Amino acid sequence: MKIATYNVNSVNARLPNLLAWLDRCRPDVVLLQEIKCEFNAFPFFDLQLAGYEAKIFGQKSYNGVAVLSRGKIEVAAEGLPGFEDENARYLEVLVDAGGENIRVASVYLPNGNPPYNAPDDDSKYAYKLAWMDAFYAHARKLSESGEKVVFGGDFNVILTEADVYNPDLFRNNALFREEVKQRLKAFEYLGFYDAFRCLHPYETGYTYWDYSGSAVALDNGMRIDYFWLSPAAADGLKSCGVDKQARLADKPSDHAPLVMEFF
DNA sequence: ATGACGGTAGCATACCGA
Repeated sequence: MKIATYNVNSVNARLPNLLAWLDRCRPDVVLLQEIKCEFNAFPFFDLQLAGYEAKIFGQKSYNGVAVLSRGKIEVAAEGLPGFEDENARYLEVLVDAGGENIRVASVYLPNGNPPYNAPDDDSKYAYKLAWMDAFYAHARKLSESGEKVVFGGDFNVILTEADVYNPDLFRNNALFREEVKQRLKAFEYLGFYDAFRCLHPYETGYTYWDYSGSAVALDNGMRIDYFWLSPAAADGLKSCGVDKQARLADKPSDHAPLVMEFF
């Protein structure tokens, strides 16, 4: 089974790239983030022609998450259970993996940095920390079930110095602050495995490069998209890699897909 | 510290992003 996660930065702006990538990569399940549209503007028909059924938790202009599947799919949760959220950032589904249901969530954590015109406004950072606390609480419940759980998405967290091209530039950034890293580590210590790092302890694994300047050419990237696997799911992990080719296409997203195979 | 660059809403420019 092949699962991918892809922050597309608008599913409609990215539709030609997305369809070409699906045709090349042929994943069974795809987690999308930043679809930036509501239900009535989502390209269900084009994706159905490509072989995918879509479940979406949409939002106009910003955020929005979805899951595409070639097989059976059923929605388990729209939004983090028990957390009042004005934004569409979490969609949990059950998908059929060879006769067995696995729980899969498309996750889009808040960025947390202040607006440029209000650099001292910490409300977005506070929202990020609250979101991560709610995510932890929900993940803890799921971790107790012993089932196969896959969290994938844009976590907006640079976990270690090895996960960014120049750590010193990001010391005070909401993606690299201590409280944020500590929260993702706490989630990890519930027993979730970082699929890419399990298989590639020394590679950079960047999944995001800024649009501006020559970030891609200089490889000024960061690893902020992850697959996290419960022990039962990690047991079958076979491969995990970044599809950088998609980031090199015309009119790309600023993220590259992360692609994982497991038994 | 600032703004590259791209997307959305909506029609000029503000907001968001990492």
